[in-house]
Amino acid sequence: MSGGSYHHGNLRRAVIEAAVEAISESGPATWSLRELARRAGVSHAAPAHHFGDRAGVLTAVAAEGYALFADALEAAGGELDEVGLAYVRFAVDHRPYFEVIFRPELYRPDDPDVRAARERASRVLTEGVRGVAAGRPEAGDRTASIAAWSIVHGFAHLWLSGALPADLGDDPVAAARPVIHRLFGR
Amino acid sequence: MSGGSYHHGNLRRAVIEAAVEAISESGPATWSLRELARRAGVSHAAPAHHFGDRAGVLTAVAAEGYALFADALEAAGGELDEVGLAYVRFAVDHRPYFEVIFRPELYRPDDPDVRAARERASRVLTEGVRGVAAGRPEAGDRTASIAAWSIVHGFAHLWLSGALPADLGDDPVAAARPVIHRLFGR
DNA sequence: TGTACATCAGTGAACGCGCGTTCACTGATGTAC
DNA sequence: TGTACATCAGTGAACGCGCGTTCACTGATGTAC
Repeated sequence: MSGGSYHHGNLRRAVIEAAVEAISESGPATWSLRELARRAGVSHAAPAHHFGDRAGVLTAVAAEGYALFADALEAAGGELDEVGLAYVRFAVDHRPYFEVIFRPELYRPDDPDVRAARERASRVLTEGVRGVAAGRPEAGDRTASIAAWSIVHGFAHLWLSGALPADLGDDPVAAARPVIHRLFGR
Repeated sequence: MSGGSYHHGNLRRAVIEAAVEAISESGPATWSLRELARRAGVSHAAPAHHFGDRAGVLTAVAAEGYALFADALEAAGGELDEVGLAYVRFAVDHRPYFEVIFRPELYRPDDPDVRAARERASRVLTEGVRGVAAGRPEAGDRTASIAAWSIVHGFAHLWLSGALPADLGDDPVAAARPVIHRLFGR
């Protein structure tokens, strides 16, 4: 996140925002650096100057996305249900970021900013589960953690892909609540 | 699936196989029709002749993928655990098909072949859940069905994206078993 | 405070390349007689 | 059975276009004195 203000506006920001916009319209794989330049209103060579290539742009998007994701999960308060619902809400409300994050072949997952934010996000998930699993000593933390992560991730991904039945309504967070409860009791 | 044998080999098949190969190497979005032609050893205009555009190729891949998916789920025998494990196994063993299937924006989801195979696959899932939910009348079929689908889908997707901890081992089906059991009791 | 100079973010013309598309063609297959 | 013709899957040259990359440049900012 080493952005800054440059001699002709904040070009780095403008390109990232153009990328998020393009991703939300047609996914993380269908645009070119030149198209981002056009969207951001800068010269076509500028994105390459800052980011090198598409993977460079997507690495910046992933780092920002993971940070926003970790913020959203932390803000949910630690209660497992709420963390799970925040997970679903983030996927739906910040779809372009969510889509990029889970396609590490598109960016550089070893980037330090990406790495730090990813670890922060997964810490929240693991700790949320620990609280619930404490009341059910028979099941390991590990299994409970992966089950919880799987169910919210699967729900979010199925929702985004349009695979779930239409009569679930149009509020994914409300629809996710009983599904999550089904996993850990009430 | 209206394929056939043409006057110079089975070009339609060859292009689909080239597409699956390309997708398994670098995802469903990074190749061109000309690249498929090169892989299949046919003239560069041939894929367009048969499929029109990339979405046409991906529609054929999705139709074939859904059919294979439905076959795999049906072959699991109807027992929920086994259907769930077959779901995970399919995702891992037929990754290119699985990846395409759940990105309907890449193909034409209204295609009759796609539609038929998709409905067949989701019928197996729903019926698998009905058997288990019968013993737990307090929870609706609907919620149980979506919970089961979510947990196996989430596990499979997280596994494929490399997000799960490395020390789960290298057998996704074995790793999925306790996670699925966690949802519906032993 | 004012002048000179170095730095470097951002520009824009030019390049070679792979793309999808068009279109006249080729040649194997199937049918008519 | 043999000849003539229609069909159409597949070819390959040619096209215009958008792409990433290169490179000499411009001009604002920051520092030296």
